Amino acid sequence: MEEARTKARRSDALSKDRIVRAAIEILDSSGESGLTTRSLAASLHTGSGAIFHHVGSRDQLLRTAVGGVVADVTAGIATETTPQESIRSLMMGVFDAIRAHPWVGAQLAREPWQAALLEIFLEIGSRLQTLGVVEVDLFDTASTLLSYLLGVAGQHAAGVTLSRQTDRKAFLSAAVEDWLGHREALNNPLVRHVTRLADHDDRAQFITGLEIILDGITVRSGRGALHSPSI
Amino acid sequence: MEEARTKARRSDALSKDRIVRAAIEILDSSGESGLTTRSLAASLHTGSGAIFHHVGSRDQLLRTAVGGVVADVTAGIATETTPQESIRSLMMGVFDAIRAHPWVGAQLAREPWQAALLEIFLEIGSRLQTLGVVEVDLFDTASTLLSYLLGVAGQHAAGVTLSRQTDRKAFLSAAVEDWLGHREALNNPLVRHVTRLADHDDRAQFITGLEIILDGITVRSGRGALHSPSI
DNA sequence: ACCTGAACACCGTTCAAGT
DNA sequence: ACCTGAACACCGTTCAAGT
Repeated sequence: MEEARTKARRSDALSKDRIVRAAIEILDSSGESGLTTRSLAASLHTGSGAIFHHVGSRDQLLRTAVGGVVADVTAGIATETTPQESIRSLMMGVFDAIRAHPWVGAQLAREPWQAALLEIFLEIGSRLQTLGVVEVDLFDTASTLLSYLLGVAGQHAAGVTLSRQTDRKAFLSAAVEDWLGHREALNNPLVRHVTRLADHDDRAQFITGLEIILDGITVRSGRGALHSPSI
Repeated sequence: MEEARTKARRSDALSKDRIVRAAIEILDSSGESGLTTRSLAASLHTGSGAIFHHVGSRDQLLRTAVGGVVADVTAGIATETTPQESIRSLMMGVFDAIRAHPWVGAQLAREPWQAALLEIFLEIGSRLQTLGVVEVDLFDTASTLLSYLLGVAGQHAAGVTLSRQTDRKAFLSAAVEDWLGHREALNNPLVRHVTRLADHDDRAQFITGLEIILDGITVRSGRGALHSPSI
């Protein structure tokens, strides 16, 4: 008779890791509102209480899931390139992760003090240092990049939520028309571009903003006067 | 006998406006989670169902409240100054409104397509135009500023939520120590500044970031090459 | 030790019933 | 027309009870 020390290790044994993976699957397919204790328990073929036995709360589960996704980004940092390229790849990495998992963007915008984000903050900061930003300005400069990233993250998450509910283009057109109703803004050339909100290239737009900020950083650090007003 | 055409106009008559004002009061004092149908009904001395008779849904109520706060900002735009000053006062106006009402920041980060924000977007865009930004770049440039604003907004809202729950400084110190645990980062000068997260000057930091972006915009528009990479 | 699922304390929203 | 508040369909979380 075989020695029975396998201890009934069923292939579907519950674990924190398995719960997190199942949660990410639901989040990707159904969004954050789709992840409920009950839907998660059902997908794992278990009782709702079992989840709390492995993860403390729904919030902690969400944090763990976000941390995992962001950790994958920081793990793949190429350190051999220039500081600018490092910052670009770091920022783009998080951006692309958010595109793949929009709920990550919403969560990061909501809880920016997450350990994963702190790591990105510090990585960016060290690159800025070798870029020539003086030490006193490091904090505010890195914060600027991170704020921009989080702003875009939240907007992207919102955009996905929006398109999940209604037709995105129709919604935004209606919003613009509503706005035009109580304003004389046909002479505003921006209005003609606003509909681009519906079908523009998110990624290219993100890069443009990133380049603007990087330009601002280099011109200010070169000038050596980060705190004086521009112009 | 007096003619009875006053139609029993009690001073505490319910109206959409009165509901929104009461909601703002609760949001300011107790945060977004403090605003429930029941708490709002109680503060108005009415039944929970009465609110839905006037405002449709909780989300719509929140949107209306945010719209009102932001509208106050756009209403006070000084148009006689330089474009840069206009943009600064616009950005600072929203920032200060968010400081006064942190829940506005959370809501704007969550639903950035709100009519109020679209107005700010267009106002900024027209200022950028007179600043010399070419028409094709207007959209992405205005978006950059708005993304930054929304990122800061979300972070500020999160920070307030955080300090409501636990001691902010202790929490962040613990987060940094936790991070230091699995990293050799004592040679990172940024770490020494990270604790500034706890008690730094939000407003000055926001301004610094704003100036960085404005510098980036001017240098790029002057160079006339907004889409080429920097350096 | 791990899992179950009924029960609890909420939540937004609805709606028959009142005035 | 406006308001009431019980009722409904959820939600996250707990916990006695099972294995």
